[in-house]
Amino acid sequence: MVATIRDVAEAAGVSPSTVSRALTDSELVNPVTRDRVRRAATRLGYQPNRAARGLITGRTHNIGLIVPDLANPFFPGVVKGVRARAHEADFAMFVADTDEDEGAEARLARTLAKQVDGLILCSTRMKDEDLRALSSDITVVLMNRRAVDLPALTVDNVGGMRQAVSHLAALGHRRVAYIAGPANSWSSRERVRGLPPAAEAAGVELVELGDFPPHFGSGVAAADLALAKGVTAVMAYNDVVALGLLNRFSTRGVSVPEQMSVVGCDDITLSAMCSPSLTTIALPQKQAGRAAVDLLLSVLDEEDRANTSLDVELETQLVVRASTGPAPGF
Amino acid sequence: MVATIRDVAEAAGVSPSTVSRALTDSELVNPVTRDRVRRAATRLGYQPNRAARGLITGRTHNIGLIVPDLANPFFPGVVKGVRARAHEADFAMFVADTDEDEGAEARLARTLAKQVDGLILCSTRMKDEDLRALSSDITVVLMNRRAVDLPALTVDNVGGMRQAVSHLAALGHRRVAYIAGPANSWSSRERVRGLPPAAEAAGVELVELGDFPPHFGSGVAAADLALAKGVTAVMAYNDVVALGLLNRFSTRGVSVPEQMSVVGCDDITLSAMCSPSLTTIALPQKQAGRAAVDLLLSVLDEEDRANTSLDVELETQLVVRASTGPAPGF
DNA sequence: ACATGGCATACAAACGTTTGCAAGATCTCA
DNA sequence: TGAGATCTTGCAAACGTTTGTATGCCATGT
Repeated sequence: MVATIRDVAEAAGVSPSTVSRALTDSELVNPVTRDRVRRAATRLGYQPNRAARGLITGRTHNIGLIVPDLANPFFPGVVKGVRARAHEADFAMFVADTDEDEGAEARLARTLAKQVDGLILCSTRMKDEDLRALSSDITVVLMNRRAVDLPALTVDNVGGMRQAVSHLAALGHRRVAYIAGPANSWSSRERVRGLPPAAEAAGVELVELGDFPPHFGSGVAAADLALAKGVTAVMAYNDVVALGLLNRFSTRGVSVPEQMSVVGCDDITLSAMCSPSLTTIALPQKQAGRAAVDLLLSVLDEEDRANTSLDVELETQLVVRASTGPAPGF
Repeated sequence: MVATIRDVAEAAGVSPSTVSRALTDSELVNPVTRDRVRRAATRLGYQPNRAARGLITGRTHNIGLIVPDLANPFFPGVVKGVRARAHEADFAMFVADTDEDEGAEARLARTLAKQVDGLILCSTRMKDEDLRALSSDITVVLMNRRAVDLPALTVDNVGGMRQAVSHLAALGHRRVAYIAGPANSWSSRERVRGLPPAAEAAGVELVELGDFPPHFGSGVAAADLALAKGVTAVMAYNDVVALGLLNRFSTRGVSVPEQMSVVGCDDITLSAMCSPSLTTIALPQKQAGRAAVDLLLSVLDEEDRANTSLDVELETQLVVRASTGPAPGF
């Protein structure tokens, strides 16, 4: 049916092993033979059988990506980045989505582990000990999380928070609410951690509300709490929550940004499209996805392992749009 | 390192072939032996090596899913459905996203074809001849597209259009614009096809605008066209475009639904969250994903092939929200 | 008691690669 | 011209399964 290495060998008048070498180890084979083999291979449309190759090399040339919830628009961005970079490196990508279920996550990781060379866990909620156990079986790279000295790709959450707070301070806001994300989310904890010093430096009083699951409804609910606290600006754990805030403020007749400023986080596509458009801390989703793959690949390449930085942090950038404005009376 | 079938065989005091049969063909092996083998297998944490199995059976137990653009929130819904159902059937899922690039799509399909048992092409833009060629190499199931008698999972676009039009007619709208999607999209063509009879039956005059790429910006641009045409309601190819319409109408001071009604299509999560919330033709994304997997699996199971319906059509349902209201002066 | 048949299991080949080792060919230099 | 070194290639084993065929055993019926 489909051409095997034997067919190519026969067509080129050499042995299968020579074909194998001609197509990979190109140094070990005579240039003229190599070209002959390669021509034969393309003529027959030969493509190595990855299963057979994997069986002997122990590498599948697949990577796995696990994200909490594809319905959160942040993650498709990451998926796109991962896929693109993986494809360039001739890796295929499995993707799984855990519906924010911690147990499902560990099970999925186990299942995928057998079919991939490495796993990228994005915003994983897994416990440290489970991560440790998992990583003893399979190469793991974390995204948006730092734990048990695993290689990790993170973004500068603290810096982002600082930018957002000083932006609000510059607009005259003196009392700001923060809608915290899930307690088992590392990035949520990071953001909460970065906030007090930033607020202090900017002379802003902070009102923390939460935890909330990272959903639209959380924003809707939190909006009322924020209003009750008498703040003039609200920062949300992520854009989806911020959209919930906008929605509820609109319902309650609180005009944004005149009476209330709102800041999100992530810069999902929709943030630029809603009305008013959302000021947000932009995380480079695709770039992060690509970088995570780079990190994973370099870890897999044992040679590089020594001189690879196992901790990459990407910059964040505040994108100012229409949802933030001067504090009332400023 | 990891337990192989040999280890299990040794532990259970049988031959590897008996282990293999005990774990699958359970009928051919003595129940007491079978249990002994299975206990040994679980004790050693044995998991069959899929590459080795695939090498001999010719099946990878993987499926591939190709979608035009994960950034369009419709597709993550589909991905979730596909993944969930595939997982239940012990299949893993590769996913690729083509960034709406027709050429990339064919290449990706080729690449994936070698690693999967079957491919689900969602809303594919590929030409009929390319589809034919591809499907001669690999089992293909289409989603949101019907072509060259390939098994296909579709939704009742025409019925959805009819529901939407009669909803608008009932609200007194007599002149309605339709913002068409990409010309190379089958579902777009279907919707355009279903519209005239529906409009006629409802006594509504139709103004067709398009084609537009399925993006937010298209809606923004189309809003102005629609206003110039003097319609009182606009239907969009999909929700993302409809959100663009809402955005532009808001900018231009056209109030929705008082002065203009808007209907989308897909029912992406965000439709319920924006303001005003969007009336839309709901497509069952997850369910469609699951159904597509079922279809694929039944095609792969040659035994069923004869008595399987190769064409499944799912119902659509109009979800009325805040973006549609009585026509001005009705 | 012996042939017959069915059941349970083992043996071995096969899937399509990669790779260590060895052998043959060619070249270099004295 | 011959010995060694170098380059090129083939052979065969191995990866971890599945599966067709063969074998041994026991029970059954005569």
